[in-house]
Amino acid sequence: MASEQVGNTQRRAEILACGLKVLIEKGWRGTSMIAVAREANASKETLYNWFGDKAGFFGAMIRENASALDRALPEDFGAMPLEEGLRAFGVELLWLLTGEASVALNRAAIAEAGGDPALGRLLLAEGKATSLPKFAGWLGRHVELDAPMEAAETFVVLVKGEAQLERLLGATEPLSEAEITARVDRAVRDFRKLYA
Amino acid sequence: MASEQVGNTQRRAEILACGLKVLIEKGWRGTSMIAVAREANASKETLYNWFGDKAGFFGAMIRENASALDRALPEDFGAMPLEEGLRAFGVELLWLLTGEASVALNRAAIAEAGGDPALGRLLLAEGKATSLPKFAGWLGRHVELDAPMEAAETFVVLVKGEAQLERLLGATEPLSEAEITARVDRAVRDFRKLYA
DNA sequence: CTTGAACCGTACCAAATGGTACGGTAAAGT
DNA sequence: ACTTTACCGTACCATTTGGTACGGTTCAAG
Repeated sequence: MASEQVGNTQRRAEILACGLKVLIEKGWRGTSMIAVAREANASKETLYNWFGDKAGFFGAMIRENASALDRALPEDFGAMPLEEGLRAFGVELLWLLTGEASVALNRAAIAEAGGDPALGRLLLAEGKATSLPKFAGWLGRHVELDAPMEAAETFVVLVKGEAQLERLLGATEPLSEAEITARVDRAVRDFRKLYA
Repeated sequence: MASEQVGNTQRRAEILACGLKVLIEKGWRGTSMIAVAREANASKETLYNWFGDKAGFFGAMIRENASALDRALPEDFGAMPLEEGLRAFGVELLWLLTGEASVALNRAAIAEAGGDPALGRLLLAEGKATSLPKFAGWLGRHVELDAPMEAAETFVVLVKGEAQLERLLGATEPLSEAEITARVDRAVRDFRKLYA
């Protein structure tokens, strides 16, 4: 039932990438297993053999894209001063969360939330698993805080604003660079005011 | 195509309520027109005659539940002092946004966001259409603000935090009263610090 | 060269869905 | 009493989906 560890790890990643592509293009409803198989020049049977299930396939996609924020953070993030670090983290976060991939994955998880809450939990957990504690830790080294995680969440929330929800609802287009920096600037300003 | 103004407005509301009930219980995927019809002791044909379409039916449900926040606000809200008003608004907002009905409607709109963005836009627009400007106006009368709407959104975001998204993803249960007041307390404190 | 595993493509199945058509009935209007 | 309107329930249709089965092909191991 669980993940069949298949030798060809590259092919596996390729298929998952194709899955994400289909998911972005046709939405969760339009993402049938056959559509994924066609996109990847694979067979349905292989998909089922490798991932067991449509939910399993989706879970694999989530895991594959989980560490995206972590990967996006600049190498020297840990050494950045407060203002610069906040900006860097905020920009990457907002860029990621309002991007096509994240939006598509979140939509899918939400669409399926009625049946299998595990997927939503997985997305949420894997999404912030490494990056958020890292950010909170970094934050704790720059500001005196009782509850670094709480402060970190406040910053995240200030950065996101309603932008993520609006994207999920399909009410807005992906953010421009200008919009992103504008939002982040405001969030950084507010955050510094809160934790001065 | 559009809304057939049918005489029996009460029956209409009843059917929409049944639709919401099914939506809450079985999720958007499980909400087939036939399921709604059975729940309401109505016929599929009537549903299609009145609402034209599954999307049309869903749009009607959104409109029916749009003014919920407005209705929930206490009558004397406009006259409340700052602290009390913030608390009252925050509690009602959070209570509503993490409640079963709002979560189910938002899930449905998000699930369908790939195909018909109009529904997501509708939900977003109708949701804050009256309550948010009202709140922003009230806010402007209590604090000196350059951009009342911006401040209002900041408060909303501080209140919601990640709670709404976590609910949408099915990762958390509905909030307890204690959790709600805790979140609101924090949001009020932060907000006052920002706009002191 | 032989063997066997992995995998592609197609065909297939049962179940469910959106949407339409129709017969029957109850009530309201005339 | 007659007609018309509104509506319920059922049957129906085409399409799609998740999931399975199978024959044919590639390719590496022995």
